[in-house]
Amino acid sequence: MSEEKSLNFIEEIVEADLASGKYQTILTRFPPEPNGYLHIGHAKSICLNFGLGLKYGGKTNLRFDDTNPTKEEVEYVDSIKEDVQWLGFSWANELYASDYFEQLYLFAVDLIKKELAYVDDLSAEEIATLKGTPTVSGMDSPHRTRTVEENLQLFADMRAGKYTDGEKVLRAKIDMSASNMHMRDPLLYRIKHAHHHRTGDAWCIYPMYDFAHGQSDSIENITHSICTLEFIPHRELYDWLIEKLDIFPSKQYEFARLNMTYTVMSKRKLLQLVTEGHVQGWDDPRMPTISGMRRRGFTAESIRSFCDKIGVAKRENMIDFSLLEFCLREDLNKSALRVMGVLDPVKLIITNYPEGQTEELVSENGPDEAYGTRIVPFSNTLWVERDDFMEVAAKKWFRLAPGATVRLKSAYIVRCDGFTKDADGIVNEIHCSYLPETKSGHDTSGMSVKGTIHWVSVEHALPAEVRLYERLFKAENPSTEEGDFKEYINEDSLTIIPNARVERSLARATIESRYQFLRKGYFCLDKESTPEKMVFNRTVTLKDAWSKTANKA
RNA sequence: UGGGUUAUGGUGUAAUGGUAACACAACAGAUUUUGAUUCUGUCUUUCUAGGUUCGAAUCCUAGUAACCCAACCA
Repeated sequence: MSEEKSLNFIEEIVEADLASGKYQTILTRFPPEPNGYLHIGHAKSICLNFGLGLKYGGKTNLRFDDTNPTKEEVEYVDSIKEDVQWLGFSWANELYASDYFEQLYLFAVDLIKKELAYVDDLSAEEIATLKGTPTVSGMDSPHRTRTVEENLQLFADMRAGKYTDGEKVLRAKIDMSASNMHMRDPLLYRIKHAHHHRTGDAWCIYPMYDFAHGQSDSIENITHSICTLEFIPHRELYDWLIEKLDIFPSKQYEFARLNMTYTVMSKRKLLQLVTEGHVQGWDDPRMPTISGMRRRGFTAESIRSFCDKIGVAKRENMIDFSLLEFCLREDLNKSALRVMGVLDPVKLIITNYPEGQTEELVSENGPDEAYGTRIVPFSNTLWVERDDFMEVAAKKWFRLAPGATVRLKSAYIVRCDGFTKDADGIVNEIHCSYLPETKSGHDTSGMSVKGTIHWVSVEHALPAEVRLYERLFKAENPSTEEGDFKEYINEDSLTIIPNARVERSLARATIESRYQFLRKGYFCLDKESTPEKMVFNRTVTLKDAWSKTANKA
């Protein structure tokens, strides 16, 4: 009955650990540093970590890895919490690495007492030099042999603020000739006289990632600590510290981070796009951030479905943006309300329809009957899409052109009799005659036409601003192209249509609602929308078979 | 020229010594009052070379390629 879906390699590990009795229950964690907004790559990690907790009856913590006060802000903490919740996940505990600063300090003291850590006076440059290179062994620092007592005093003095930034560091005493560079006496603590967003000025020494992350995992009894591939070299140190400290043995597992075509995924690059004004903010609808995608109209369900489909493995990958669009359309098709909106309006006049007459026509709201119907007003003067008309019909053209017949969605079949142009030669009126016996739902004509187009009544339509988006970059992988990634920014990624016309039912549109503007795509209200001026974002277009046909001709 | 990780269609992901499959993409066709949706079909795959085996994507050997590691970032 239930379809067997194969497990990813992490689920296999979890199932084995559960089956062997190694753990009765699992505990995972999502550990962002609050130094930026979450993006679709984080969504993969969130779905993995929280998904594991859900699937195996375990729990998942949200832990902020806030050990670098100069880069972190509460603004980011707040946005991260909002994004995780919006994605549909609940954490067992909201935790901060900074909550463990005192405990971490005691761990460090423990290492010193075990002669496994020492205070070094060397400068950053000197330490780097003595570290050697991957092919050349490193050399011991002259301070490596300090006594336990001396180290204890010096470390206490570091904490007490007796030294300036960079004057001293605490290092693990491991092996300066290790083939793994991370084992060449890695830094554990550095001095930073900086204000921390949570601990304020209580501390002037801060633990490094390697001395905070694994220890925090251990303190929380995290069973499976899942991170991305670039942390593989850290695992040896992760295990070493846990072993020497003799604390709960959390285990680290690594998977390949998400890469996607036509965008960038590093916080550094995203931050640059924001600060240099290439986009309007972290939640710009073109950004691959969760907040940007949310504003653009993505549903949480579509993002979860995407994360499920891309799988989890250790191989470098580059996912087609089209898979994300597929997941989006798949979800929106099921749930979006159907409405009519004309993006680039041109007048269509029905010459044989009584001037001033209005009919209330019935149109379906959604993909199935459960969505019900609504009334759309019809009259002799309509707005239709400019690109639904051709002065001379192309091959296989099913829409308006002189002599051609089309159905007006939920209304009548009309025949195009002619058109007029303004002084600049732009078509400004399309003249048609309607066939009264073809009224939608009451069609007795037996006629069938190939094309159906959307419309709104000029008298009844509402004006709206519509924003159309295209991919942010012109290159599939801007990060690996020649030169700077910003050279590949698509300058035409935003098109603003100031004066589109939408059907009047949209006056009741809410920010949560998702709409399909018939034949034009999925849309949602933007946060900048006001009752005086509606603003819609196009989330994604509909698949468009005609444009392919047209391009081939 | 050190260490680590990974190689399966155009892109992802499965197959855990026994018929290489699923999804996306692409391409055809059917249905359609959205050129949407839905439905049907087509296309294309095990990095290379040896070996073990009745049988290899999977095991062995040797290559090759890509990515990661020398931040007082995470």
